[in-house]
Amino acid sequence: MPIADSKIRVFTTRPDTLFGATYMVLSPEHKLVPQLTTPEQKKAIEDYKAFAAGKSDLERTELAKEKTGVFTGAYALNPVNGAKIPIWIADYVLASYGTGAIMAVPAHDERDWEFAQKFELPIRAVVMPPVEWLKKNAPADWSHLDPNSFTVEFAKIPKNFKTAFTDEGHAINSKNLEVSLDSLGVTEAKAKITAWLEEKGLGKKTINYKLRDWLFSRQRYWGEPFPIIWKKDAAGNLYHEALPESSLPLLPPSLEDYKPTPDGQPPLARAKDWLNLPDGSVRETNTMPQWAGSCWYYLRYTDAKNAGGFVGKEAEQYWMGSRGRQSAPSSAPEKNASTNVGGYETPGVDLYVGGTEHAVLHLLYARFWHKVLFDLGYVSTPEPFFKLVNQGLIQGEDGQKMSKSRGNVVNPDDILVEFGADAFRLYEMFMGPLQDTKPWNTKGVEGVYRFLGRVWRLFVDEQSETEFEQAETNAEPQGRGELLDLIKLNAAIKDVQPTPAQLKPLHACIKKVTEDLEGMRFNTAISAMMVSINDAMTWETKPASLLKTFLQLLAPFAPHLAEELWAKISTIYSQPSTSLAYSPWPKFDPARLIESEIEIPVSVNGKMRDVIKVPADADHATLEAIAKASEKVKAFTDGKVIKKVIIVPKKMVNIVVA
RNA sequence: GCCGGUGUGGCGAAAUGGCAGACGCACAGGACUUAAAAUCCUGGGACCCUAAAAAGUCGUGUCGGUUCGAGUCCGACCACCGGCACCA
Repeated sequence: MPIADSKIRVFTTRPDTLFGATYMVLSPEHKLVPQLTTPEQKKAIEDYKAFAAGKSDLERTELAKEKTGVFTGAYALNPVNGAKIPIWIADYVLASYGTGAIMAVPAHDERDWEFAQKFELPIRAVVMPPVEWLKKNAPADWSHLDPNSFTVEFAKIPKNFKTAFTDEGHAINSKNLEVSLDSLGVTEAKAKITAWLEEKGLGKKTINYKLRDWLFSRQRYWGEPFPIIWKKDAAGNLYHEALPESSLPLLPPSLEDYKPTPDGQPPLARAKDWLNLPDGSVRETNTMPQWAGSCWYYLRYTDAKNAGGFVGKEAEQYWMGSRGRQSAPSSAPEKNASTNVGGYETPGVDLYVGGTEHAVLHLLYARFWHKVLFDLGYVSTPEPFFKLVNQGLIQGEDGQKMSKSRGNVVNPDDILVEFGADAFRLYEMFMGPLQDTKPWNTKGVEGVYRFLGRVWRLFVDEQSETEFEQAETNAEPQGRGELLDLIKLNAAIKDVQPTPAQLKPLHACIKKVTEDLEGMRFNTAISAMMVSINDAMTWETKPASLLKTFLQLLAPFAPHLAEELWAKISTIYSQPSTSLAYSPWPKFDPARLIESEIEIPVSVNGKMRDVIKVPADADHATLEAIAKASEKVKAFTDGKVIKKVIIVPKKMVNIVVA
């Protein structure tokens, strides 16, 4: 029974359980495995390594519930008590995390517990659980025993209990001649054993950083080629080298065929001229995945034509925030202190909108790149994005996440062809709050499409539209665009002063849409516009100025239709109009929104009983008198003692009776 | 397992602690039409009573609390969705 004469380094967050380590596990890829394996175990170990290597990542994680592993035949010594413990390999230990080796404490780690139970390895208790845990996890047939005896049982034979105890408790069975952890809590025990190990030179306190392993290469054509070449040293070993800056940017070769080669090389290997360099070195043929570009395009966009670098200093400082957009007009509204970071207003990209499933990873890596560039001095701020909004996932019509395998994918192209970009865009905004997950419903698109149809009919003369449609059917395709001029403005639209009754709802709508846009409440902004349009349909005379304002509100939601109708309605005026896109956003006049008479609810004991019409500025006494005079209210108050009357002007009256 | 989110009509949803269900979908009835499509009008939470209504009762995942008053605030729980995950 050989005992390993080398040291095996392990990483743990629970050094306090070191006395409970009853075996060790190395990942199958660990480099000490070959030298540790005994001749008798060699075959089994090699078979297992092949088995583990053949598993995909998916199989190793999601599917691999059942623990597997093989004994190396070797033993290690536990530094705290000299115990001889077997060394196994198992794929539940990942080569890429920590040192790729663990000390297994089955009594206090669920994975180790499962493994120890399966392979009948010893289990040693070193942390005492609370009595409630012991009761809950004791074997069912112990119910007649005194729960106080469970403490003794757990300390002796923890394997009888149902599972590992992984929470905090006080240490037991944890002492040697020099150090004792017994009765200490987890935190104290960790500190004490760490100090002892460091003093003895047996271990070291450390911080372990983790960044998810990201496979940064693809065997596809579409992607940026790596500016890396491969060379051979004197012994014939391959090594790689970065291309000099003068050879950048490296462009992909043009290919006739974008498929991988018959012998399994990536597509770039087809471009022999590009691949092989005169000095005998060979280019890397993998390409970078889409992330590679999307992680920094926001920087490139600030200086897209710069041939000398990925972004110029001036442009970077202006757009990404180290200068704080000082050229902005001083009349710009002041932002409150919380939006002022490092002395700059909204530095970098003002707003990042993305769903969590995409943004969690993309945002993580884009920020990582940005921080690397910041540390290297190429960008001037440590963070690229000022504000994040996670928009909700759009599910399939069945309420499930869209996926090809479920067959519930909605293709945007089909929707665009049938309803147009405006309706598609409008529907996505109308579905519900931006941040919420919600199912797609094509019937809903029809709904907003009908709304846009009503907007259209509000503006155009239906007779002329019929003529247009007939002319279009007979016309040559290329001449159809000009026929649009056949469509005349609705005769009810006139260059007249709007009435106060028309202006009030309009200004309410401007207010609502303006505020909802600011808060990204697109769904309620759209419903406010629907209300306005439904109202305007009933007007006999439609003032042109008012309809123009409405188009300005609609433009961010349905830009194509709004711009088209803007041009059409401008024909009512003598001078030609400029594009709607350049017109200033309308302002609402609070004076237009003042009501003289309002309706407020009256309740008795908190239950609504009547609605009364009162002057908007009615005082407490007036409100109380009107409320008490209501016949419907009287039915509930007559013959009862009024204990209290609560009055909130402009809101409600509540009468409390005994 | 850890982190985050969401629960309101048949459906998507709305509602500074103050009239629950705006707006839209679906559905039903009607108008226009030879007919259909499109369009327009009307009606829809449940229960109870009624010829029909009015009035009344209940109702925002469950249980409890605060309040004159709770979808909204507080506490506990349940369910569903998303992200991450043998990370020692």
